Order: sequence, then structure tokens, then C-alpha cells
Amino acid sequence: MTILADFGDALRNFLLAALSAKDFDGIKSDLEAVSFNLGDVLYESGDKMDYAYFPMTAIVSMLYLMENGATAEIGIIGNDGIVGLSLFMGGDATTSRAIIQSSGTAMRMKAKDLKAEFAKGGRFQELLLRYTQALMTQISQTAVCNRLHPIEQQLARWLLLSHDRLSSDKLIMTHDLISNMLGVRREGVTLAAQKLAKRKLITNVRGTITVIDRQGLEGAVCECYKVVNDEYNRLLGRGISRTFS
Amino acid sequence: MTILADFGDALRNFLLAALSAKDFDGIKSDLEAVSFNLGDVLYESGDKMDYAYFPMTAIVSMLYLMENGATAEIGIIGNDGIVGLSLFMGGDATTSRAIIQSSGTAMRMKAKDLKAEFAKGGRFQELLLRYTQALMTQISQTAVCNRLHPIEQQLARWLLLSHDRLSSDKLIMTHDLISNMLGVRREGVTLAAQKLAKRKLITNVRGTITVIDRQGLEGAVCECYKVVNDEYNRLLGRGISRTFS
DNA sequence: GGAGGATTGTGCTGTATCGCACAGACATCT
DNA sequence: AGATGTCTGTGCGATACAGCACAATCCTCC
Repeated sequence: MTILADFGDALRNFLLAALSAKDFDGIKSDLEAVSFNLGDVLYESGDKMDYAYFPMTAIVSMLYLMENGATAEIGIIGNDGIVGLSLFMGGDATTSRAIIQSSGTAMRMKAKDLKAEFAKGGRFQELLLRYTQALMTQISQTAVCNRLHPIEQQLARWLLLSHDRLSSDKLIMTHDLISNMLGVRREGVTLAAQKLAKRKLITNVRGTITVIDRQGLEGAVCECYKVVNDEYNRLLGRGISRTFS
Repeated sequence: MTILADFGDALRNFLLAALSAKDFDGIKSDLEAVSFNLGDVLYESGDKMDYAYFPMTAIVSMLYLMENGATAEIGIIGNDGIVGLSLFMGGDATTSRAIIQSSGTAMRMKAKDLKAEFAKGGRFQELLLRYTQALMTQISQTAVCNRLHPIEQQLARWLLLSHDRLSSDKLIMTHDLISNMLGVRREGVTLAAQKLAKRKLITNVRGTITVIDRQGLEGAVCECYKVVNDEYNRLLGRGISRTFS
């Protein structure tokens, strides 16, 4: 992680952008721009959190780590949200690891500042709570998808969720990394990616997956994607999906 | 659903019991005791909620329903918590169905009363937020468990979560009902229940599963159960597990 | 006590995915 | 250019579970 000298464009984060100018000015001095690289860990499971993060171009993956080393992702947080819900929820820590899935920038805010702002009530609190509910929907739908849908559809869902939070069509990710997120074998990801590539929805070259047919990918995904996106839209006033934005 | 004449023992619900006498007196007049039967639906997915429910002896299952009719449970709420988080989260509805998994009683509270009490801040708000985080942990762990663990362990987890929220050792549930919760085939539940019965952890007769070796069942379960229980303990000051209470 | 329905048990085939092994392709660094 | 490490592709058997079919058991209600 690197602390950036310039303030950056905080309004690339939707939660910050949804504040009124007055509300934003109130918290602006609490924000600090930072930059992350792929694989950086924001928190380990059980860590007491010192900061909350509002991703701008970075994407964060919430990952569970099992005793036998297996991992599975429960949610993706990008410029739509905030990492560190448990600060205002009261727990100060979660049982998941927060890891950078795509390099980029974020605003960070000290734990005590976030708590203080939250405690004031008002628009900021409301936004944070609505985002929490949206994230719960994403996690819930992940649970359902893990149970009921084949890898190919889950990969499509994962690619769309990531694509929505990126400004590019290129996802810098190895199959191995993706397999850790989805909690499946690396070979399973290779197979699924080949199928999607054969359908001309993505290209699939060493270390990079590129979305070439966004509409088509939405046709290949299970209903889980739309349910989550509709709920983000309902709760936060706009979908995160790049198709409709 | 039946509205009960007598007030009942509201303090069987841990959230209500955790309030100070003064705080509880403040909301007491907002509460009304109701009784539910197996299969009663508290909300459908997308329904605007009129009431929140604090289960006392009832157990509620949060269920997702897919387009093809398949279902999967994302969380269990009993006397440890509250059904209707989205009221104070701001969404007023969720994408899941809330259905009675075990008959019994609950306190209900009008939506606007709950929102008003939440908005006051203080101990009640804090408890609700902490419970929300605990439930998020349960949902997340469900997602992971769905991905990584075999049916037998998942059934054990599900039985323990239900057993913790019951005052009896008898769970009135058919294999078919359980299969809807776990999102697997009915036959899969039959097989898994037979294996647990062969290990003398439960008995398994038509329509009723009885826990006969609680300790043994905890030995048969995956780590998911303990992670969730420890987190409830950390966040809410006590585990829900009957073993340690 | 017989009929009918609900619940559980069992067997079969098909399939998705795992676990493992290894080859080929590519990237990087010297 | 060659060495080395990383990433992807492929093939195999094993396994867990799905989907389907149907028998056996039990419960309830006339």
C-alpha cells in the first residue's frame, strides 16, 4: 500500500459521491488517498480494523479462509461501496480477509472518524446502512449461487461483478487467482473460461481476461447477477452495472 | 399466524433480554405476542414489511427462491435475533422469503416503531447493528459451506443451528423440508441423516429428528459452525450454542 | 380396518467437479 | 538465446450429488 500525495477523485466512489456537497465537505478532511497492488491485504480475518476504505479504482475481495487452506469469496467491493462495515456495526473486525483483487486507489478514513460520522445519523449513516443491506444481498446470492449453479455461470457472474467495478474491459487475473475466489479448482476455471471464450464473450490469454461481449455475458449468467444488481439499484438509487449506467 | 392474548415472556428473546430494564420499558408497549405454525410465511421476497419479529420459541428460515423453483436457505433466526433487519437498514424489503421453520411464538413490533427506536441511537441501535453483523457472518459462512463441504457436514451444521434455537431436542422436520433449506435433493438428506443416525448422534424417524448426542454432533460438523458461534459470542456477549450456555 | 396420502428407503444412470499428473506455452531475466 | 518460473491446457480415474423411478413404511381419516 502507498499513501498518495494528491487527494485524487474521491467522487469516483459512489457512496462519497452520493453525499451532498455539504456533507462531503464535513468528512473530506478525514479522507486520505491510498494506492494498492494486486494481492495486498487490507485486513486478515479477526484483525481489529484501523481504517475503513472507500475504493475508487481498486477492487477488494472479501475472502474466507478455511483450516485446510481452501478459500472462497463472499463478496466483491469496489467503487460502489466501503470496506470496513464492521466498524460502525460494532464488531471492529470480521471473520473474513479483505484482499486487493484489482490494483488501484481508495480513500481511507480512520476508524474513529468513521464511527463518529456514523453516530451523527443523517445521510451518511443512511447510505452506509443501505450499502450494508446491498452487500448482504450480494453475499446471500453468493451462497445460493454456490449451491445451485455450475462453474461457468458463476464465473460469468464473477466477471460481471468485477467488470462493473472497473473502468477497463481487461481483468488482470490468473485462473489460479479466480479459482481461489470461486472456491473451485484452477482447472475448473480454465474449462469455464474456455467455454465463455468459445462463445466469443471473453478472450482468455495468459493472465488477462477481456470482456468483449458484455451483453452476451449477461445472457450467459445465472439470474443471481440481476437480482443483486436490481437490489443495488433499488437501495442506492443506481445500479452498479455498466450496461445500464 | 395468531395474535396472542397474553404478553408472554419477551425476555426469551436474547436481543430484548439484553436491554436494560429502562430501555425495555421504553419499547414494551410497542410489542405484541404472536404465534406461528410451521410453514407460515412472514414475508415474501420483495414484500414491504409491516412488522419486525423477535422470535421467542419460533424459528425462522431466510430462504431464497430461484426462478426454476429451487430454494436455498441463507440464514436461521431464532430467539437470538430479529427478523426484519431491512426496516432499519433502509430497504424495507429483502430478496428473501422469511418462513417459519419451527412453530412457536414471537414478539412483533410495527415497522415505524422499530425505525423510531433505532433512530434514537443508544443501546437498542447498537444491539441491532451487532446482531446484523452476526447474521452477516452466518450468511457468509453458509456461502462458504455450500461451496466446500459435503451434505453430511452441512446437515450437522443445520441441525446444530436449529437445536441451539430450540428448548427441545426434537426437531419436527421432514427430510423434504430440510432438503429445501439446504438446497439439495431429499434423498441426499435421507442419506446424510442415516449416516448421522448410524453414528448414534441423532435418531431419525418419520417427521422428527432428535438430537441424542449433542457433543458428538459438534464433532461431526465442519468448522463453519464454530466460526459462527464464536462470532455471535464475541458480538453479542454470549454464544447461542446450547453446549456452552 | 381399509384407503389414501405422506414420508422414507433404495437402486440406477448421468454429470459436474475433484484430485492428480504432466505437457505445452509464455514471460522474464540474465 | 537459454534458463527458469508461471500460467494454461489436457487427460485420467474417483467421487459426490442430481435426477428419476419405485417400493416400503407409517399416519390419518373415514
